[in-house]
Amino acid sequence: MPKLGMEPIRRTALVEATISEIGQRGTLDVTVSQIAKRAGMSSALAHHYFGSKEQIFAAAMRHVLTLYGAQVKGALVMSSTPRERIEAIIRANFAGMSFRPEHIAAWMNFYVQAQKSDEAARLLRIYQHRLRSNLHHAFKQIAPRRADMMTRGVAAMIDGLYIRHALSSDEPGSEAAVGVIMHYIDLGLAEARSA
Amino acid sequence: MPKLGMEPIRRTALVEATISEIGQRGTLDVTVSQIAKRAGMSSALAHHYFGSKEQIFAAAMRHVLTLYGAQVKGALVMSSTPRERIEAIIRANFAGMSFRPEHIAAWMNFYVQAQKSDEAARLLRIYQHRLRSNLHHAFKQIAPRRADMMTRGVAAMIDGLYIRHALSSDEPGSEAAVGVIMHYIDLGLAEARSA
Amino acid sequence: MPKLGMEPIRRTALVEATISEIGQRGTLDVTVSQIAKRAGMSSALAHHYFGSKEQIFAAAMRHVLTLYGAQVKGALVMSSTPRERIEAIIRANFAGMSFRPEHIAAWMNFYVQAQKSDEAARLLRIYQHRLRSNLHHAFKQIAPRRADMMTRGVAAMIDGLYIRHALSSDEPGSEAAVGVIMHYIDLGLAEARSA
Amino acid sequence: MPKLGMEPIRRTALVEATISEIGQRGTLDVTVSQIAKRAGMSSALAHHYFGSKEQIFAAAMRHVLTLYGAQVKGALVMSSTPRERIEAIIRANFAGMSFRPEHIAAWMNFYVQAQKSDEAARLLRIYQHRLRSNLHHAFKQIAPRRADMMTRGVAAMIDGLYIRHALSSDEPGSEAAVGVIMHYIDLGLAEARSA
DNA sequence: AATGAATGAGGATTCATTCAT
DNA sequence: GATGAATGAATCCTCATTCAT
Repeated sequence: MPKLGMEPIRRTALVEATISEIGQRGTLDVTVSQIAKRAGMSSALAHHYFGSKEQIFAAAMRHVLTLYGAQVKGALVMSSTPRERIEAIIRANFAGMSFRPEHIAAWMNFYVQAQKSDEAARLLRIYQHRLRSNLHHAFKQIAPRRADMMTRGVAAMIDGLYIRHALSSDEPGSEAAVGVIMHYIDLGLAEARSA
Repeated sequence: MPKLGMEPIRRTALVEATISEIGQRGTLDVTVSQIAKRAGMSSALAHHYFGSKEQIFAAAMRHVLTLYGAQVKGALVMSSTPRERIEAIIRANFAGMSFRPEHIAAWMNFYVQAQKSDEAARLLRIYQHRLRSNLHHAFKQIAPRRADMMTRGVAAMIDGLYIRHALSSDEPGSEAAVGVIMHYIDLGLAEARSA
Repeated sequence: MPKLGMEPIRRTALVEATISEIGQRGTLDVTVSQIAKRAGMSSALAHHYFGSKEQIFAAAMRHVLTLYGAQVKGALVMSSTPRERIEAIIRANFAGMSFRPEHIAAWMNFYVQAQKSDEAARLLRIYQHRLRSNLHHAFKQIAPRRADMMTRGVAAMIDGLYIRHALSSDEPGSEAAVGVIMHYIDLGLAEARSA
Repeated sequence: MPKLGMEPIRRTALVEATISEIGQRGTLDVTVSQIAKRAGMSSALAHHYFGSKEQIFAAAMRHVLTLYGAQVKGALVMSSTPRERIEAIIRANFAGMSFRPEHIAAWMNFYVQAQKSDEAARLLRIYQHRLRSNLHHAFKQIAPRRADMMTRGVAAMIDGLYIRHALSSDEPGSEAAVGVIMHYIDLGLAEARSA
């Protein structure tokens, strides 16, 4: 009997290598060979397991989104009030794995790839929909008249700060980002209460 | 008899072709030949004038930023109060050339390229600095204690909304984007007044 | 307890899979994996039994020739006069397995392979020699002066009609092919009698 | 001004190199690099002019068919009676360029390729139709009742002898091939006269 | 006996870039 | 000033083949 069960190991290794490689180089202009080498195998094997470069990328993107989703889900468990839920969502975006430079870079590149690849666009839409849906649900409860607007504003702010972080090293860190957004949210909530 | 003064004409044509091509294809994966063809010349000539593909891209990026800067400047001329100035800056981002699909796509791709190219990163920093500086100056006058925070928040929101627009066709248009941001700003200004 | 006597079973399966695969795809551009898959085993096993792709092909070719030879032999049993023997040989070419599309395609490809592979060339020469020898022997008895010429002509006609059949679906079938050749033969025999 | 007019030269060189290379190697398994090298240029240039390997092959096939057609046409000019026309067609198949080993090998491979490539199949059909049509027209005049049968028989014999020639060096040459076919034809004509 | 795992050696194709005219 | 011509260096992908189990 041959060596067995390598497939999941190899696939995982390739996915992680893809993210690292994109993160380190700062481009989607990464070759299958580079990825495979980093994952400790030949490029032929990478093709054997994924079929094509595009599918390797898709898997990597799915992986990033899965991690992100898990992080959000985890954060939501701990929160009870709507405001806490909103904060949890925001913190999930700026904490842990998702905020590591490699992930940010990979993320940004996926953003761009979404302009070409249908699969990438689909995955991105899922992420956006989930984010908006979560935020909107919470805002509906505590700032009903501005729920749409605040949802849009917060989502945009998250993306904007996330991206800024990728570009300038002098950008304030995670805490500051959360602070800016929470300030905005609290202004919105105050308005709702006073209305 | 050699044609005189072809250089600026050719350079301009190439720069505009670059933006159009990136916009239409939705990638930086654009070949020099494609650009040159769209600009009505041979790829050899493109190299003759710019030396390398990277320099063509840099010039295109400079062009986009110049247009953007002009638009902001123009908008500022008409505004007198700090709030008007802030609104002018925001509207400049979501109006005219800068908000045309091609420019958005080109812009996003430049964003990504900034992770590799020093020149691109430099140009992007200039844009960001100018934007922040303008905003900050205005906020300092009408919401001094929150100036930093509001600047960061507004800048992020602009970028976030801008990018979202590039990805989903169902994203609300220019007016809605301005509305979301202005709502945020007015919340901030109200807070400043009440403090 | 190892399975005993698997070797002949596997070899046969591979040989038949080879013919089917070539026939279906219409090329010798068939991979070992495709063949092995169709034969219900791994490509590694195929190599284990045959050593190399070329040897798989050679075995397949031998198989086709063996079948063909058997068919001719069978047909000859029933014939007594020289003319009957000639007709039997011809009918054997256009009947049964040998005239099934897969076999025709495989055959044609072997023909081509004979230009590269010594083994293939050798096998093809055997086929040709046997065919000619059979025909010549019969013609010698009933059209002695034209035996060489008729042998050559009939052999060529067989090959030509066989190949034509592979290429155009509107080509008349087996019966018509035999009819054309027999007409030629009868003309030749008539000439011999009248001389 | 650049060097001009290389395109036709390069295209011709590539087409001829393709035929030679296929002829020499005896396969369609010829790489673009091999062809390009033989034609004295880089493989990149070959792609520049033809776009793809398949198009190089198609051009080569067209070339072979064109030469063949020219040869037939030339031969027909000299012939007045139907029998002369038939002989001219046959001789054209076994004379000159068309009967050179390289051309035969290339031809055979195209035959096989016709099983996959639509373009190849189309070209081959054209050849076959032309050949049959020419023969049939002539037979109609001098052996009307057997025109169909003789056309089929002669066409098959031509192909068969042609191919045989490619495979065995001891195969009799051009003259003998023509002799075999003409014998068949004369038998048919005699039958027609006596009927 | 049998196979999943693994890879080296290509092969088609693309492209930025250079050059001769 | 301008361009067709030309290529070297990649890049993705395939496949026969080998190996460890």
